[in-house]
Amino acid sequence: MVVRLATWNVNSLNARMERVESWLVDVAPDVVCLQETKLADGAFPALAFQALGYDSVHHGEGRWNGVAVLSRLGIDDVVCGFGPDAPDPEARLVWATCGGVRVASAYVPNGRALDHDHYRYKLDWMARLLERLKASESADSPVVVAGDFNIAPTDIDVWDPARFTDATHTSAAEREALERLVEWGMVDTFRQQHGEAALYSWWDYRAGSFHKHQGMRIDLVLATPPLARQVRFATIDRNARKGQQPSDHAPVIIDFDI
DNA sequence: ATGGTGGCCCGGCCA
Repeated sequence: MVVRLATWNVNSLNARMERVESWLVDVAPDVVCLQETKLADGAFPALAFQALGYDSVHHGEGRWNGVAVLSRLGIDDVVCGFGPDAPDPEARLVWATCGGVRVASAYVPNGRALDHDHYRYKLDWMARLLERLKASESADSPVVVAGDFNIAPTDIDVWDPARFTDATHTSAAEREALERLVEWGMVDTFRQQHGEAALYSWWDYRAGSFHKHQGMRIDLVLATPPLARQVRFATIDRNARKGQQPSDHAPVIIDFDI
């Protein structure tokens, strides 16, 4: 059975709902991780997703952040954030088991600037994600952490690395934090399928960046080896970045033969 | 060029 999993930072689900609904029909994913819904839980359109065949769980706070998992393979064992004993002041992580796969939708803090408190929060947040994986998951089991990592794993993932030296998204400490997830067992499934290709998932709204191919690959689907071995197809859906009122991120789509 | 665009929601923050 092929399981199609996607992650998409929608930059406000209210602003994007029409596009998300038509995208769900076109792409027919089985599991979707959403980030930046910018909704309170009570405003999350669970019934509209149910009408399209998706169970869902949302972890939001209102104006900022907000993450969700949609699934037509069931949703079990929901955990918000790093768990009840380790609260996060912001709604950036939600876990659910979907058809036997442990799935997390993650919205890693942006960092803002290397000398900003938010950058320290970002590094701490990545360390907490690793601790949660170590404490609660096994790399021998099917686990996916998918979302907007706000980290470009290598210079290949940046349109102009020279412009992003000593910057957030590319700094050594951020990349090392990501590398620690890889050392634990996580595989960057898109990169596994695409070698050295310069393909991006986010483009700034400004300056025509999308049309000039000036972007970064910061939206990742990390999977443990039992799943990563089963990847059959991986793409970034650039069509979803085109046209009227797009998000500044495109969905990343991975097909697993499970 | 220290901007630019777009989301929150209406002044300023955030990405």
